[in-house]
Amino acid sequence: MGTSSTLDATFAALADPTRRAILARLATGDATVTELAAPFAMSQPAVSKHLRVLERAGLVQRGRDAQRRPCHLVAEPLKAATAWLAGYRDYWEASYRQLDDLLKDLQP
Amino acid sequence: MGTSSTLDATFAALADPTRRAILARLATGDATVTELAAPFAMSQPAVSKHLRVLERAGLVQRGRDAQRRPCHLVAEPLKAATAWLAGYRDYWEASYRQLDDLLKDLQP
DNA sequence: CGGATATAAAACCACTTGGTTATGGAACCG
DNA sequence: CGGTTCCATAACCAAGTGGTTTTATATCCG
Repeated sequence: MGTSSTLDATFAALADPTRRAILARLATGDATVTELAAPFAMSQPAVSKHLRVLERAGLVQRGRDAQRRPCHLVAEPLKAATAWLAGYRDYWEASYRQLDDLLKDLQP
Repeated sequence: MGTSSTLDATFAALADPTRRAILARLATGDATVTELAAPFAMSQPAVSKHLRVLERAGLVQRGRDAQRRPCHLVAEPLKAATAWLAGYRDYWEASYRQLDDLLKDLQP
């Protein structure tokens, strides 16, 4: 668990606005492929490809409902991504503190 | 600020283990290109390319010290990435709660 | 059965990515 | 000056990405 390639796939999946929008939509509830494709100005196969990327990254699971393949959000891989980022929280907070200190120095 | 393309670049930059390792190294302090390249079994231009990706994502800044170009970590873009992920924290916590509830149901 | 709907798969294209080797340029050192 | 060190750039390559259109497959519905 937590292998480097899992982080690779997770971050790569998140690096596309269409896929992030799909995840946002799925956060409001499961949806079929055509439902997910509707808001986008692209063909259905393009959305299917994005879904395959999300599926390989473990971020969506697909069920069966007659002809439909309802998609379900699996947020768990985002946990590992967040954990990785958390290791840097001190660094961006540090830069804000530095900026704070600088501003305080400039306005005594 | 917080444009979608910023998130794109940040997540894309993080989707490579070499670049994550470079960031981890920079978290311990600034470093030159050759210092950064040393641990990797790849050529110097390859590392330079990774640095350019990190630079375009705003994750590193480069200075000047004679022939050297010291690299400095800029963690601030990670803040936006973390903020985006935070919107899903409830979802993975929910699945853990669901698993918890299931386990409790199975072991009365 | 036959048609419609939902989705996947295939073939193709332009572009990007991650790597290589070879070359070039800037700044130090003797 | 001349050599060396540090780094970037260029040209190239294989593989992946993001999109397309077209075709195939599966399931419902009448």
